[in-house]
Amino acid sequence: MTQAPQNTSAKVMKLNRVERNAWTKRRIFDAATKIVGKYGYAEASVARITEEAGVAQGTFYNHFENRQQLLDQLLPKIGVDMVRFIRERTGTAHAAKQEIERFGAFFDFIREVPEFLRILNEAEFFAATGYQKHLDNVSTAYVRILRRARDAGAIDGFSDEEFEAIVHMFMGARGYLSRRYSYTEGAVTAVPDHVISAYEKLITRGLFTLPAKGNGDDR
Amino acid sequence: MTQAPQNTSAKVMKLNRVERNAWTKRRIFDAATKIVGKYGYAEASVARITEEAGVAQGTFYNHFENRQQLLDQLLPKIGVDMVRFIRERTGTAHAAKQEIERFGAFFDFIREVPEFLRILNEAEFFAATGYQKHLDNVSTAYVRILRRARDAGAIDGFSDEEFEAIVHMFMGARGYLSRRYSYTEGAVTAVPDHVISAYEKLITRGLFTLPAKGNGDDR
Amino acid sequence: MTQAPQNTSAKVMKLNRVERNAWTKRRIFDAATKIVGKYGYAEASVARITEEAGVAQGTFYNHFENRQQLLDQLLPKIGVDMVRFIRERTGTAHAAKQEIERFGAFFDFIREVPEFLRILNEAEFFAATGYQKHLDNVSTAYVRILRRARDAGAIDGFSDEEFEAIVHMFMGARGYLSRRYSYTEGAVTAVPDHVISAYEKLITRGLFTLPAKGNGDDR
Amino acid sequence: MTQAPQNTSAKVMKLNRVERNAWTKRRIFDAATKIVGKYGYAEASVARITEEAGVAQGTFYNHFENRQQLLDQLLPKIGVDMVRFIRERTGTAHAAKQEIERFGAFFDFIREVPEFLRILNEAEFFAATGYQKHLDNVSTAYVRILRRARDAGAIDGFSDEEFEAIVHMFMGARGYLSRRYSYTEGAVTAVPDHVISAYEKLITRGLFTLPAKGNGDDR
DNA sequence: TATGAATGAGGCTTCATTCAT
DNA sequence: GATGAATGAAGCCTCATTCAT
Repeated sequence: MTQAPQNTSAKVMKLNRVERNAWTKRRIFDAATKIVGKYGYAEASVARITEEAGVAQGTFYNHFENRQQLLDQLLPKIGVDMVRFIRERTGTAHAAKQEIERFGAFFDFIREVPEFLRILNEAEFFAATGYQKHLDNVSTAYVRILRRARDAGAIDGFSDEEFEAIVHMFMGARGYLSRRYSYTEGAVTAVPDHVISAYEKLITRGLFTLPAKGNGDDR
Repeated sequence: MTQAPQNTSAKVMKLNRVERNAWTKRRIFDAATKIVGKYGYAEASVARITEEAGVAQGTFYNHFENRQQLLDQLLPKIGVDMVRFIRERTGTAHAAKQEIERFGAFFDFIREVPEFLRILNEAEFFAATGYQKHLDNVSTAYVRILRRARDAGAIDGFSDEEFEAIVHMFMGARGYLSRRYSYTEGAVTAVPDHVISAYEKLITRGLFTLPAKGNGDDR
Repeated sequence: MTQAPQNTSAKVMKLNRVERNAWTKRRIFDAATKIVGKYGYAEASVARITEEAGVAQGTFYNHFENRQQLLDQLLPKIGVDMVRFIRERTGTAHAAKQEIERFGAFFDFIREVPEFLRILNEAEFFAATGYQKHLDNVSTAYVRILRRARDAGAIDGFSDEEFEAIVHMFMGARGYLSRRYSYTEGAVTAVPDHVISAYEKLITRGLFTLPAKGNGDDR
Repeated sequence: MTQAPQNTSAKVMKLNRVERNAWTKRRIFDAATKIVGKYGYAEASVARITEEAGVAQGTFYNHFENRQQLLDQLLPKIGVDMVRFIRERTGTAHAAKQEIERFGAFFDFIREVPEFLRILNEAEFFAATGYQKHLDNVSTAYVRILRRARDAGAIDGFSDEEFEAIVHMFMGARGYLSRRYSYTEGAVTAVPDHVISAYEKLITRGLFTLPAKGNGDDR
């Protein structure tokens, strides 16, 4: 999990040159995470990031090729944390139940790493490369999960292509829900229960009750 | 529907002062729509917009307080067009079928007004005010639709609060799907059939087949 | 001839918009001439130029695409002045005498426009485009002059290609001589007479006295 | 002649401390020669030079006071090579012939050491001190040669001061000619014959044929 | 002596906004 | 109301030089 740097200086910690170097890079990276999470990519100027990191602007370029290159690393790095976080919280119960667990874990992760939300959502426009990378990561893994569920008989009647579409619906849903429900007065909060229950109902029995017998009305 | 300005100058059209004024404002607005749709908010500088509109930079500030104020109007305005477009294409069939029609109509609208996609997706970060306004518009209307479907017996077992959550899932799904499937080599294209079918299945019967009888496995 | 701007403000001069615009551009151009002449291209930052011109840095970009574009215009512009200056000082005497006049006029011009020397000499490296343009201008005109002298019988035994080489020798000679003899304690001064006389002898009778009869020693 | 460093490391060569030190300095120096010759002084950053030399940036400052100090040594050092090179190729024939030999040898040297051209030509502006030093070296030696030719009766009617002027003309001529004729598609090439012949004619019989008898045409 | 990260001044350019005409 | 030049803050990045290890 991405951690804030300990409030201890490199000197006090008696690091050697290599460690010192890594430590500085990490500080810049963490500062960027913080700034982007708080103000968004657009406001994450090199000046602001380095100030937050407590280093000179020039130092930035000793560790990253340019501003964009750093920004592009932000999402994939945290994204990996997210995937791991969610996996750790997914049990071995029935597939539908697991999906609910994943859904809930996503919102838990957001509370754990509040920066994630903004870093994820803005990435499409400000860090396209990193965004694509993240999306591929997640959707591939997600489709695999669904496929296994189908193999196990927990899902029926969906093709692989449809899985991909479903996965995008799920990801999109999470994004919108988190923006709508995870913020309360500036703080990141838990999602209300009715969001969870709505999701659960949707994925287990759908939204609509169809008429008793399919009449000729349907396509 | 947002229209491109006619290729006729105000002088030729013999407009009076008030009309002339409105006409200029409209040209700037349409130019902004075009520019943002094509290059995104970040690239939509006042210089670029006014150039596209064929007026001087200073003129911009005779019609809009500042750049942001114009950008904030973009999405709500075009969003109203979208809602109307979709309503016009929704029949009187069974509620589930109507939802599929709405879903399809959304992607049709995107092809009709290609600028919409980018204006919508980026708005959250570049035109937060307008984005919120649009979201409220759409979700209110959407919830009302679902409520009516429930009243008509086409939906069962969802509370009003859950409807709101569902609506956000739907909106988010559309956003992600459009970004994933509506672009092909720069052009805006129709969404593949399997996306439609996946959505249809999801909302009518859910994703997962539950075990025959709920055993003690559940928490 | 490039002139320093009058010490009168645009306001006092009651210029209209177009004149005002041209006046500002001119002020920037003249400031650049002055700065480059005094400190060289490398030190001619936009900040320095605009400060000298008394305008804001941003104003620079209302009149020139970028720094380089302005620098590239410097030499050709002054170069034209130089050619005119020299032509005006060339009489109708014998061709050899005219060449001496041109030679002298070159050094006179340098005193008239002290910035020229540095602008010319550094241009090759800092304003390659402008330099090439200037060189072509001058060498074409110069070759034409020599050709006419040959047609008039004042030169004999040189081919067109050789003329081009000769012209480059002459231009190079002037450059080196000016750097060596035109500066005295920071000020630009007249070239000593012996420079003129040496040049005159060189071009009229060559440097070396050949042995009475060409013996077999020659290739 | 400036040589590329042997591809053998100091360790392999088992050098002692002093030798090792000199060896490192030499590597930096040679790297600078190469970089400046290829990219020019302006692009010859300390970072680039040390990278080429295979040492750390800090090492640079153990051997040279600062960047400029190194740059200032470049031309004088290589200039000495040039003088030696030319002297070795100058025979004992008639003075005029010797001068042609020197002229040709200059262009031969440029092909032998392609870096020289750029180092020489840019030095005036980027390494003024070194340039002045080089100029003094060369012109002093050159004037001495001419004086001897005069003593030997091969030159007549030129004063010492005029010699100095002549020498500057010759140096300038070479500079311009080399820039004009020594480059062909990026590579350094031989100068065309007509350049040599034009020079030969100029210095042996001058450019202009004077009217049979000096008539009253002169002012 | 060698290293290479850290520094911070300074360079170029963009752009929203103002204001005199 | 329309114009468009002027403004100046702010952004990204480079680079010579220093210094602790």
